[in-house]
Amino acid sequence: MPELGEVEYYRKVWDVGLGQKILSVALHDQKRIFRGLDTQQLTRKLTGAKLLHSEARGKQMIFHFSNNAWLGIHLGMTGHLMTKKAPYSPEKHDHLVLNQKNQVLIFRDPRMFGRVRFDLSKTVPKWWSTLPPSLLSKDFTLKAMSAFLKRRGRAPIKAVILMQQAFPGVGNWIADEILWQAKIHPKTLAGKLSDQNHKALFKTIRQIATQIMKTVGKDFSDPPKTWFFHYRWKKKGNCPRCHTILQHATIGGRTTCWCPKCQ
DNA sequence: GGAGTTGTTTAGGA
DNA sequence: TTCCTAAACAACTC
Repeated sequence: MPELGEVEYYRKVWDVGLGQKILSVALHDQKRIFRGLDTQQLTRKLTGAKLLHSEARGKQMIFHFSNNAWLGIHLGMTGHLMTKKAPYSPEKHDHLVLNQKNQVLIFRDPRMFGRVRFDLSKTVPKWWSTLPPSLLSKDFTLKAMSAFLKRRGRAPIKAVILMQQAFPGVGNWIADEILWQAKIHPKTLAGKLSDQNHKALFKTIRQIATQIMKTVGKDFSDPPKTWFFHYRWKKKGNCPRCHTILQHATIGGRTTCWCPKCQ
C-alpha cells in the first residue's frame, strides 16, 4: 500500500511515543526485514533511548532517538506502523516492537518486502542525507526532471515515473493518477514526450503531491472525488472525465490503468 | 487451486 | 558502458 501520503501518515502514527523512552525491544531477528543488520546492537542501543523526532521522504522514514540512534524504515508493499496499548504480545507479522510505558510502537509487514535500517551517529546517516530531492522541494525542477526523462528515454513513461531516484514516493496508483491528469499515455516512451508533455507532467506531479499530503498524508482521507484514484481499480471502470471504458495492461511490470481517449 | 498484488533489487541481455 | 526487463522475494486475498 504505502506510497507518498501513506508513508507520511504512518510516520505520524508513532508520534504518540515522542519524548518517551523505549523500555524494551522485541523483534523477529531472522526475518528478511532486517537483512544485513546487527539486530543485537539495535536492541541494545534502542533500549533506554528516547524517541526524539521523525521524518518521511518519499517512501522512506527515519526515526531519531537519543543515544545517537537512527532507525530507518521502508514499508515495502504491505508494511505499516501501528501502536497498541501496553502491555502487548507481538503477533506473527510484528517484526519490530518498541515497548514504551503506556503504548508499544509496532512495525508490521506480512509480506516482508519492507526494510529496517539502523545507524549510530551524531548526525543524520548518509543514506538519508543523500536521498533524492522530494517532489515538493525546490530542487525538484522541470529541468532536472526533463534530463532524467531523456536519460531513460527508451522506457515507457509509466516505468520511468516509478523510479525512486527521480520521483521519490511515486507508487503504482500515483503514477497512474499523474499520467491520467497530465493526459499522457502510459506506454509512451519517455524520450518521445514533447516539451508540452514535460511541462504538464511537472505541473501535475506538484499538484498531486501537494494534494496527497493534504488528504492521505494528513489523516488517511481519500484524495478528491474527481481523481482517477476512485475508478482505476473498478472492473469496467469509466473515465471520470469522458466516461470511456478504462483499459488495463501490464506496463513496466506493473498493473496499469488508463483512459484510451484522454491519454 | 491459481492468479494477482499500491515495492525494490538483481541478473542478464540489448 | 548504460540502460531496460523479468524474475525473485513472501504471504495474503479474491
